[in-house]
Amino acid sequence: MNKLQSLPLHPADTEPPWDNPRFRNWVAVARACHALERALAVKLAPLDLKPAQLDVLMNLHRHPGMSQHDLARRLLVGRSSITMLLPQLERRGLLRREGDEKDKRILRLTLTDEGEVLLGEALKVHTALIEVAMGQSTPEQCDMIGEQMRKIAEAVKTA
Amino acid sequence: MNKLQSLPLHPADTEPPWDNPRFRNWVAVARACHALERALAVKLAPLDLKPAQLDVLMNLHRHPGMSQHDLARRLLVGRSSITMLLPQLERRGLLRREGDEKDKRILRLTLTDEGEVLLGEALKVHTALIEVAMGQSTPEQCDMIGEQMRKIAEAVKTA
DNA sequence: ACATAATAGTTCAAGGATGAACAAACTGCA
DNA sequence: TGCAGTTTGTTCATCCTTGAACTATTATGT
Repeated sequence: MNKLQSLPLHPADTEPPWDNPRFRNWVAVARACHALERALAVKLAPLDLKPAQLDVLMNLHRHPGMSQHDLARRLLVGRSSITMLLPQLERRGLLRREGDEKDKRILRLTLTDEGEVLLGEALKVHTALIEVAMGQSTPEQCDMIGEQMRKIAEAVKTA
Repeated sequence: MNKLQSLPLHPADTEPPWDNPRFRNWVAVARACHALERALAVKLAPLDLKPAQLDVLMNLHRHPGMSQHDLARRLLVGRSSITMLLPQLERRGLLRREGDEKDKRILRLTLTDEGEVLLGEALKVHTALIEVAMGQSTPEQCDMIGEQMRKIAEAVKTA
């Protein structure tokens, strides 16, 4: 076996990555994500909600009183994206923006009751899709996937 | 143990999904994907390439002679996205569009030599990032993740 | 052959995402 | 206090993405 010839120290530098298991498997992750995101957009359309807006509602439900800056960091988007995103939801009466008492720069965000209701409807759709997806795996596999993905998010953030 | 009380037939219908392992773990998948995509965009900028364009080059390398319609289906985007995406790459001399002999509607796509070279550079960047990400897992975990994700992409496509 | 349907690709207008530049507000230190 | 530096949020110009409507070409059914 002349494996050593074809396995230099850093194969990725010169060899095509198609046979690299890590590469192939990550591509599968990306494709699955993309597919589910598209499907979610379709199923969310009747509620007049987009995936990005649902992310906002979800985060505000779990962390009421967040600032826009904190929200942007959690969603991995720029601050200006939040600025463009929120007025639509505020006009629909789904959330409130209230100035912080101590720091007048900060706007504290909270869901209204209507926001909570709509979030509940949207979560039914989202959860149903996720059940279809993660239902393909055993509970053990599912937990392992989540665990690895949390590590990946950390590792990539600093890379 | 009163598990049965808290596990109705369809918990997702009424209960908040935050404690649902499938939900939590999928959210982790989505976050990891988003994080890696953002990081890839940054690292690809010096090559004047965006992730979507890299996807095009990758698919044309592996499936030369594809039609635009086939490419759109593989990338999970609309046909018009392809129409808007290709002229930039064609002007940069990275790919060719040649009409099919038998079916004059179809444009067959192939990478030029320059396209192959740029793809090679971009793949180094992409592979390095993926190594950081999937290097968090053992080879067995990595393969399992890929396997599950391929199932998910199939399941969601038909859902 | 002819009409009808289906398919490949393009155009276009609308909306989303992004980062640089900016104003307002806070912090800290002299 | 006063003044530089930081942080928060907004504005704006730009680019990307998308679906509907359109043209050209091919397939189908009679």
